[in-house]
Parts: sequence; C-alpha cells; structure tokens
Amino acid sequence: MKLQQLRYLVEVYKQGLNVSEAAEKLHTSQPGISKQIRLLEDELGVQVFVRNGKRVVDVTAPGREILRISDRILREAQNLKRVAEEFVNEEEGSLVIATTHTQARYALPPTIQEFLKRYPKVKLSIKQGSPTQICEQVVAGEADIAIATEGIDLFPELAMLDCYQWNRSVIVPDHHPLLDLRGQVTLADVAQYPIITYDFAFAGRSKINRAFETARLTPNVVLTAIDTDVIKTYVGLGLGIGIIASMAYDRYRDEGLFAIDASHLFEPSTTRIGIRRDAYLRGYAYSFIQGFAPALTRKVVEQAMGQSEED
Amino acid sequence: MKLQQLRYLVEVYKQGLNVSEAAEKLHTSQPGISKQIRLLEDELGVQVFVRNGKRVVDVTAPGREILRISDRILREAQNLKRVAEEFVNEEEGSLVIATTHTQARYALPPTIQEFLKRYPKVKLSIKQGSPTQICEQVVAGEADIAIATEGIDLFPELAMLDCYQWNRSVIVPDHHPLLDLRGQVTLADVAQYPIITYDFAFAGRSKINRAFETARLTPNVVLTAIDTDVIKTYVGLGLGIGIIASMAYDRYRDEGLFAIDASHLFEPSTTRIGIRRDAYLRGYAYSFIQGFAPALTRKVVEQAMGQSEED
DNA sequence: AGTAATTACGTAGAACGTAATGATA
DNA sequence: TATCATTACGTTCTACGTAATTACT
Repeated sequence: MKLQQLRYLVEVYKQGLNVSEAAEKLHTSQPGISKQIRLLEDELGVQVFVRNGKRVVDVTAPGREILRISDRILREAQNLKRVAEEFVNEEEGSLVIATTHTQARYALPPTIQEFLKRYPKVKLSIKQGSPTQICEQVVAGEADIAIATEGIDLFPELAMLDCYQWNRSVIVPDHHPLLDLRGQVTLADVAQYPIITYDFAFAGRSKINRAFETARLTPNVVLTAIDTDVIKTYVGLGLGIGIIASMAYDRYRDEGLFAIDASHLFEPSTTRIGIRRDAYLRGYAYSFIQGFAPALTRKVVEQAMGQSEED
Repeated sequence: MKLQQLRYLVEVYKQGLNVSEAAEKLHTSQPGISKQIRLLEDELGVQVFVRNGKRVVDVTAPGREILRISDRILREAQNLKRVAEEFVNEEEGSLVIATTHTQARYALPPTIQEFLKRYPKVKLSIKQGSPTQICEQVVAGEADIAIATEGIDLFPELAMLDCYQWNRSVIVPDHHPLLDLRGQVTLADVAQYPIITYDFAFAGRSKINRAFETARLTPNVVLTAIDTDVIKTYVGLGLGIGIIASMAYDRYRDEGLFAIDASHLFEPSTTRIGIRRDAYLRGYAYSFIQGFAPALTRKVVEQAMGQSEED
C-alpha cells in the first residue's frame, strides 16, 4: 500500500470515477493510475471500483469505506507536511480564507491589513462564496478557514466559533420619507417600500424574513444580491430601500445614501468561523483568527477543535 | 513521503531511538532505515531526530508532532487493510483479547466457546496482564479488545463500556469459624483472620481496601496474587481466608473450600471492555462483545467509539 | 466514430542489501 | 574495543511514460 495509490483512488472518486481526468489533475499518465489502483486492489483482495468492462461505473461497498479512510490518511499526511513547514519557517506559508462578500469587504480589511504587516511572507488568499460553498471548501481542504454568518451549522467536520454579533440598517436615498421618522421606524414602515437585500443563502437573510413573518407583514423584495455594493447601487438609483449589515455603511464613502439603524427590527446575527476539526493550523492562522476575534485565543480554538487533550 | 518512511520513524522511536533494533524488528537493513529517514527529513526540511554525531539521542520538537501524526496515519492504514479483509471473508481473521486471569478463567469461557463455534476460522488469542498492561496493549495496537475491572479509566484513546457488575465472596477451608456465622459475617469478623487476595493492581482490590478503611479496620493481608487459583490453593493449605470474585468459586470444583457471600461488605465492581476509538473492528469482534455483554450491540459500541455519525 | 480504460513495453529511478568507513561510549 | 550510524556501491524491482489495443457509448 502506497500513499500515491490512495491519492489515485481518492482523485478518481473526486473526478466522478473518471480515471483520465484524475490523471490530468495529478499531472500523471492515465495508465499509471489504472495500474496502481489495480495493484492496490490486488493487494487488498477487494475491488474498490465497480467496472463495467473497461469503464469505472461505481464504488463497491468496501470501496466506500476504503475511500473514507484513504481520505483521512491523505489529510493527515497533509497535516504532517504542515507541521514541518511550521517549524521550517513560522512566518512563511499560505492561508486561505473562504468567506462571503460582506465579510471580505467590510469586516476583514483591518484584520487582513494587520496580518499582512505582521506576516509579510504568508501568502494570503480569499475565496468568496455563499456560506454553504465556503464551508464545503473548508471541508474539501480547499480553504483553511471559513468565515460566515449563516447556514454553517450543518457540517460535523467543522468546529464553529462565534466571532461577533452585528445588526442591520435600512439604507435609503436622500430625501426619503423614512428619514422623517428617524428613530421611530417600524417594520410596517419598512414594508411599505420596495426592498433590496441579500440573497436568501446569505448573511442572515432568514432573520430578515422571520422578522416580517412574525409581524405578519409581507415585504416587497424587488431585488436580491449577494453583495452589499450591488444593493447600495440600486438603492442609489431609487429602486427601493436596502436592508444591509450596519457595518457595511459608511457615511462618507456612501454619499447620497443614509442609514437608519434597524437593530430593534431584526434579530442580531452572529458571524462565525469554521475550521476542520482534523486540520493542522499554522501558528499564523491562529494569529489571524485572534486578530479577527480577540476572544478566540489559540487555546480556545484548539479546545473547540477537540485537540486540547494533547497539550 | 512514503508510508514506509513513516513506519521507520515510528519504529525507531518505539525501539528507544535505536535504528538497528528497528531494522531488526522490521526485517530490513539498518542502512535502509537510516537513509529513508534522512530522505524524509530532507523532504520535510525538518529533523525528526536529534543526532549526537552518529547516534540518535532525542526527538526534536517538530519530530514529536510528526511521530504523533505518523502513528495516526499508520493506524488508519491498518484499519484500511482490515476493512478489506472484512469484505474478503467476514468469517476469517484474528481477534486478540487482552484480559486478566480472572476474566479469562471465570467470565470468558462460555463466550469464547460460543464464539469459536460460530466463527471457527477466526484465530482467537488471549493475552493476560494487569489492567494497566491490558489497556496499554490495546493502545499500542497489540490487542483489539481489553476486558478488565479496574484502572482502565486513564486512557483517553480507549472507549470503555460497562459489561456487568459482580460481587465478592470470602472463601474459607472446611470447619472454619466464619462458617458458623453464615449470613451474618461482618468486616470485623473478616479482619480477624489472615487474608489472601488479589494483587493491588488487579480486579477491584482497591474496593476491598476502601471497605476496610471506611470501617477503620486494618486487614492482615498475608499474601496477594494476580490469580484466583493461587489464592484458592493457599486458602486450601490453611494459610488464611480468601477474598475473591464470587464467580470464581464453584461449589463442586473447589472441593474443601466454602464461599461466604460478601456482597454486603464490599462495593460491587464493574467489568468493562475497552476499545481504541480509532480502531476498525471486524464484524465478528462486535459479535464477540455482544456475546460477552448482550447489552453491547454493535450500535451501542460504535456510538461509544464516536463513529455513529457516519452510519 | 469517438471516448475511455487496459495491456505491452521500455526506461529512469528508487529502495534495499552488502560491505566498508566513521563516530561514540 | 565494541556498538551503532552513515557512506559507498551495486542490483533488483518498480513506478511511470509512450504507444498500441480493446471495450464501451
């Protein structure tokens, strides 16, 4: 049994049982993969894949177990490499953050700025996606850390940690009637105007819906976006009023738009970070997390990952 | 990185940083190991072992982490092989039980008899030792299942499951004065005679001590053994009275000895089985466990191992 | 027909063993 | 001096690529 053979297995599976694509992805030849998989199957005495003549068409029952374990082994091998890297150079490496537009644009900049100054040699990259996509990326090992606000409780592989709570604001163009009610805006007032807000998969959209439902109001959502900047643009064009994360409004930058605090209208949302429990995090990753949420010290994070018993 | 290299690392560590012994154990040449370890260290860019000139004298800080992860990887590789074996032939394989003399001699026989009849092709072996040794064997992967009564709560790698409770009896030779008190024996009565019982590391010996302590009595323990049969022998010779597990007394087999129930004198003990949480158990292993403790179905055991979320 | 996997075969490389050397206690 | 690890070197085996073949859609 060789680690490469396991890599081949898993990659063929990931590529939808296509040996050729797996070969491409792994920069090797397709006959090589074919042969190594057969060798492994011979060694184990069990078929991993079901073949219809010469096509790989399915995974056998033992194959499913074998793939699961192989995946774990490869992950640990990955961790092992990272441990080594950590000790070779604590300041160098890479860190992949998967997050939503709102976080990337409004919550993360100061943290990232600090981080880049502190760890100039670390290659930091940000991947955007919906909360679900983000978590999937972390689960798949394509990202190290997920930062999102919603829909991220369904991944048992991930440890989730609360970062901070935030509220919403209603943004309106200049001279909007809601501005006259300043301080006393109700949900009913808001429901009178066409609404532009986040896409359903995103940042606490469900909290917005729930608030209206509870008040037995039907909001007229005319446009949804995954992106606060898009929402602002259309609010600026007078197509409706926006409901956005308060932190996404800046009095100076967002000229011609005005924010009305709506923390009394909608439940606050909690932004969380998610990490694979079985991942090995580099030291600077812990540093990044604490930079973003000071309460999340290395100890706290490790405990949440279930690694505390070792230290 | 190759699985073999990891195997070499771990074996050198296990052999007390002795490369030659590791080579012997793995049936390969010592230069081979030396070279492969260096190759791996080069690849990782980190020393795993501290060398004093040409001697391996210690493990580096990263080395400790690397050894830990390597161990996990090798374990999983082991599991992978077992999965394959399971599917090749459900009825064939091996099962190693680590247990104490008392369990092996008095509690396990019916279960084992049944098991051998049901799975004639499985190579069953029993290793004896103290509760601590037993658990260490399971932790080290030298045994699959630990069965013991005491001192087995200190291994976080193991899942422990209760099997059954048992009480103690006092055994005495014929015509012993205690027999006249039948039914009303007290701790004070027992403390009047020289006592022969289990070694301290064993089967609930601490419960016996605690009972006397609580009653502010000092028992006169003249002999300890790890083995009920030894205890019986010396009781038969008139050297004292025995305190043993009730199940270890058989009225017909133990001619000349008489048992006095002592369940009111000592707390009952619970016999448990222990399994490595990250081990893959063969189907017949679950069957064995349930044969021994009917309440421990496969589901219950898997849940205790923390593997239930997958199925 | 076109796509995809296996077989056949040759080559470059790696793992391993033997023997010799160097270092440590 | 004896033990133990590394270096040197040669052989065998194996992983991998190219090309040809076979099977499936």
